[in-house]
Amino acid sequence: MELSERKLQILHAIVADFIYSAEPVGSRTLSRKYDMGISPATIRNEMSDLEDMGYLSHPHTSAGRIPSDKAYRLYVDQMMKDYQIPEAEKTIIAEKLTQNVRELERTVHYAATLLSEITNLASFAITPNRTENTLKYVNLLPVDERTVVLMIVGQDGKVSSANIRLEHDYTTENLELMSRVLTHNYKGKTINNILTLDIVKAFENDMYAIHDFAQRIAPDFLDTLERMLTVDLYMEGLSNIFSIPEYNDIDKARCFIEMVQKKQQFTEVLVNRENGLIITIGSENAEAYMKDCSLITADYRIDGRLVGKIGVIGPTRMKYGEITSVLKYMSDNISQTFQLKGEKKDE
Amino acid sequence: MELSERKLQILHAIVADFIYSAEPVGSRTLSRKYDMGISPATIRNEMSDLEDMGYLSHPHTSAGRIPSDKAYRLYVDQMMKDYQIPEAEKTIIAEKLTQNVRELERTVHYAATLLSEITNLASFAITPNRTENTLKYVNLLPVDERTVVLMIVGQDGKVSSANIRLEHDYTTENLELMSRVLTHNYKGKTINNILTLDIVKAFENDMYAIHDFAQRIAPDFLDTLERMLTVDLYMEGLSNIFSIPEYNDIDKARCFIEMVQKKQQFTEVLVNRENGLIITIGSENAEAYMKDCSLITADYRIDGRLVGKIGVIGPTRMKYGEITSVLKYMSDNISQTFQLKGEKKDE
DNA sequence: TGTTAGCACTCACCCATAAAGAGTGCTAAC
DNA sequence: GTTAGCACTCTTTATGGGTGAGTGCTAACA
Repeated sequence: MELSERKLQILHAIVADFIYSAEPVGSRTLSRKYDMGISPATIRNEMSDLEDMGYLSHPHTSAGRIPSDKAYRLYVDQMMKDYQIPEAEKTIIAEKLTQNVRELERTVHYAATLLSEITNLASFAITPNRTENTLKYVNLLPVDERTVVLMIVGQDGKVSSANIRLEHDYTTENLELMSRVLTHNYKGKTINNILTLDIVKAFENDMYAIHDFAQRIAPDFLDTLERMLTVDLYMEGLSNIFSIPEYNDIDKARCFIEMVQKKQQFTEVLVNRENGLIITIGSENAEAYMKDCSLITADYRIDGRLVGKIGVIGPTRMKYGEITSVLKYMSDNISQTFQLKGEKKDE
Repeated sequence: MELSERKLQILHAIVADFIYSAEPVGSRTLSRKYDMGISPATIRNEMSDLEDMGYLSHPHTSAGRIPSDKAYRLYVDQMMKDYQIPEAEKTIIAEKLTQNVRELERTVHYAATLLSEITNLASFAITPNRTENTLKYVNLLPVDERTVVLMIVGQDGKVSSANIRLEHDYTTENLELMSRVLTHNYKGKTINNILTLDIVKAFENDMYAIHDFAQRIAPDFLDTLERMLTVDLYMEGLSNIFSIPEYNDIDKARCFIEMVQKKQQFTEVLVNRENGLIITIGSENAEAYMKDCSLITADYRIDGRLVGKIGVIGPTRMKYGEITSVLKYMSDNISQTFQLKGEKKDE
């Protein structure tokens, strides 16, 4: 059954009203607030139809209607008006995001903070997965008699390091030789690729001269490489959710906090999520514990390739229009900032 | 006025009971539960005295007594029994903390997680402030035509790095020269010390040959040094607080989450806090927003010098005995792990 | 003089009941 | 097809009584 123009209009009004008020919307309120030339009774009939079609639901007999996930989906896809971010706000975002572009991690973390401040929701960001990044250098540096620092630098400038405590003394020559051999052997290979190799075996073959030393370094080398792939999760504005009526119930609030505090689980959800501006509403989320939430994510790119994500999480009733605009603007800004790399420094 | 033996006994019973039940303790309950050979009426008289002395308070006329901060202080100082950590738990802690000792950050973060699991409270840990750490190397490595990686290694193996985007091309010779000059000039100086110097000026004087290049690197050098001093804060078990009756009130929970989410503020409190096993109870906390909380912290040491902290935060009603024991055991474990450095690797 | 029993009193909490208010669903009339 | 009217439902808020745990005071007791 197709939705009539009037049904759409009513549904739009209900969703829009509910997003702001968080109160079930009644027919009387609707006809009073939005002058659409029909009586409450007519609206009631239409509402009843919309309920049958799965767009609305009833908390109880004598309450107004609230939109279902399906209604939000329709709203997001077809009815939502484009939100124009005020120029002043745009300027602030752009300035704050570009004034300190040295470190991707810091910029992204800061973006998450900014996002939570603007949207008054809990926000998050993850750094890109660098599996396709290639190795540029390996360095072993002496620290004290029994300690060395292992340092791996990627093609994109990402650095991963580890302290290694050795059982026996080493010589500076050994370190230098190792650094050179390792760099020579793995330079240009992707991190992911190197991780699939049998490093311990390779170390034995390539460096028989410093055999037992190499063997001792091997696990740390793998560990350090693996940590180059670590996706960092930044979570901000957690306490914002307490201002949201949906979380006035202590149990709901608890569930929410527990959900987002399981960082590993949450990171995985984000990593596996499609790229682009993605909105998942309530039951559209595959994860059972997110059935009451909506998640909006956008991606940002570095040099047009490596992809990280930034987004917000909150109740299904959220200001989809405003949030998507802000999110898109911010992610574009980050991408632009990190695309200029090597071409122009500032301005 | 001195507290009689009997008063102490009664106070102890009230505090111990309240810590477990979270319910105001009445005279009748007390005389029934703890057989101390006196009638409820007598207990009432004593309680009344204790209230006058500031050890107890009354939520309302017809409720039992609850301990004041002063009572908790007395309890912690004089009455609390030593809690014996079960051997099984000790083993678990020791094993889990020592099985992956490569990275201080990771060990400390993991310790915080473990602590929150054991105590069922919110826990935290900060890494040491490395102001007294000395510089060991500076390295500038080429990444692409206009990007270099600046890397600073400290005496303790801590690494701090930054991506630097240059406006003009550079030569590998320039990078190597700069690395050597910088290392030569600052090696052995404390990070704190270097930060007080006028680096831009020094760069101009020492490296007139590569003057404008040096000038461009200077701010990044300072920034990277500064980040060597960053104290990381790890916060775990946040959602545990929802199981605590004190935070059943949504506003209380909100305040708590807001408090600990202000990471910078919270880190500062921890950094400025005295070393050792420190317990601050409610109003003993200098910060107004912590007046309803107790904070227990212990420090851990690296190589006997650099000091980080680990601890828990929760309502004033907490199991001081158990928690201090566990906390002490864990912090000692971390210190030991990082003291063996250079002497023994495993075992 | 310290201890105890007794008793009136105070609250918080629970429960039932009542009234108000918002909103629905249905019916009949326009 | 639209609307007015009305009975009905259900939440919310207020009210009041009953119960139980606990106090504070007084008077009697050892």
